[in-house]
Amino acid sequence: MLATAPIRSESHHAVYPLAQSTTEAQHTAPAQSRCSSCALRHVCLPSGLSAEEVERLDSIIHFRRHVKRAQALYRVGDAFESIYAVHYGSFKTTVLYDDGREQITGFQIAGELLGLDGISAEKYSCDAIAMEDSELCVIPFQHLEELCRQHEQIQRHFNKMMSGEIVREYGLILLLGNMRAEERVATFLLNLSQRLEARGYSSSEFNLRMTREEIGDYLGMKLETVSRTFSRFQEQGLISTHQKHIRILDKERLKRILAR
Amino acid sequence: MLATAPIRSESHHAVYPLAQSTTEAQHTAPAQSRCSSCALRHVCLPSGLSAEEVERLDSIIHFRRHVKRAQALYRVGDAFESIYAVHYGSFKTTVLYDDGREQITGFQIAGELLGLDGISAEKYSCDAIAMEDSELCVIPFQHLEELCRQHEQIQRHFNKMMSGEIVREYGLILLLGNMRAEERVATFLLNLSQRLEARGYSSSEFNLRMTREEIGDYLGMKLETVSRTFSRFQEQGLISTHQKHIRILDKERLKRILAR
DNA sequence: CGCGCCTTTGAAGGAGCTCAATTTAGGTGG
DNA sequence: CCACCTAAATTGAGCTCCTTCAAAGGCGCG
Repeated sequence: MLATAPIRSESHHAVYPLAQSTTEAQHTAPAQSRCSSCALRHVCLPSGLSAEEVERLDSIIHFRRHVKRAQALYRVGDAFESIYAVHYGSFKTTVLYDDGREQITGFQIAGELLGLDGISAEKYSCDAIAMEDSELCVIPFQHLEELCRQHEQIQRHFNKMMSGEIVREYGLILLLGNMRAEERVATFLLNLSQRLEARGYSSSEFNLRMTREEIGDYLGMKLETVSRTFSRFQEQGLISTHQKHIRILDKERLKRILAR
Repeated sequence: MLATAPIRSESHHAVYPLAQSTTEAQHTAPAQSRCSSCALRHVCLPSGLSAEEVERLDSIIHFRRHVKRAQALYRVGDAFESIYAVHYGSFKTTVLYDDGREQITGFQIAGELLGLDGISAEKYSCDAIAMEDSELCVIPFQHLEELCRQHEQIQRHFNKMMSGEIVREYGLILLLGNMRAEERVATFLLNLSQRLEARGYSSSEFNLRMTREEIGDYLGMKLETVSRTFSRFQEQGLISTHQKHIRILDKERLKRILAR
């Protein structure tokens, strides 16, 4: 059984569980549910839109697409037609540098968008790979553009999401250009914690989807350095780790690593 | 006299000249010329639009804004109302990290856009600082959105520019996360060279607007390392430098530094 | 149970940083 | 026009943080 997001806010947040996977091929199927009743509507594309506007959005989202763990949703150069919203599961987006060096530009979890990079050249400019069996809502871009022309609020909202992606990247650029290893890892943990919390999961205890190597490929450091940094945080009582299981023990002190 | 862009393509390209500056305050004035007759129209917002569409674009651009060297076009937190196109001059966009560390997220020259980061929160999320006395076309965002609702091609084009910014940042993320010093500097020089060439300037000889420190703040390295890398390239006969004057002597070998 | 993948940890090495001194260029005012 | 001043650039020497290389242990899965 695949995990679905427990978006409800309760005093006892659910722990973001471990990823699981099966081995069938990916496929596309009619969307069974709608944005208006989706648990993710407050963190996903519909957030901030009126009931009527969400209705309109619903009207252009006809399909869901399954992607199995380690398979690509799209690859560099694939023709751009749709953007995607993660319904459940998680992805990484990567750009490759000459030899084998891989830079991960982002990890996307439920409620987050994929594919905005494809608009400019009408081809995707990175690879989007599922980190676990996942499902996405398919948003045909032509239809979305049409909708934006008709609905000022949807247009405004979509522009904000695009711009938000630019600003998010500023944060990564700042991290890669200026932070030392401990700052990078602390930033990563706090950011993930905050995003999980917004989705109704515990902010202090969760399971990572990605390996140490993938964290390193995102943060611009080697997997050994990631592992050493986790160990050092653990010695200092900031976190406790058990493979992919992370518990944040002292969030304030973790934040102070940045504020120095 | 301030430099204007010699956009014409000739066999002898003009050398991107040194920056000059006066010391009066910045101000805004009615736009004297229009996109349709602007030398930059093929590299700026209007590129790829029909004559009629450029006409429409013109109809919402009423003002130019002057910004003196070292002054801010906008700062983090300023209310967002407009995006800007550089008419002449050049800018840097910077984000600050706690203490004094500064990360430059981009250098913008004539024909390039500024302010897209402000859409998401309706506040600018970086500082935009003039590197020389500059002038910008003011594009009121509400009007642009309206135009996008009426003109499919303009909408599509603007979406492409936003997405293009996302892709451009991927490039910087890749550079910061994976490249060594020599690769970073070579990438920087080749990129600038290519952008100047697209504007009708020489691709092999130009004057930098920025100090070694600013280059370092952009490339995630210290000014001394930038300087040393320039010196090494010079010893190897790849470039020649004289303060801010750069001549690229062997572009192919410079490219090969990346392709390793 | 054994194999592969992931993670952890150690030891040595190196790329880039820090600190410091010197040179150069451009701007200012006598 | 020249002396002076300041900002920018260059270069050297030593150090540091992260990488590289290597080995061993843990966990999940067939």
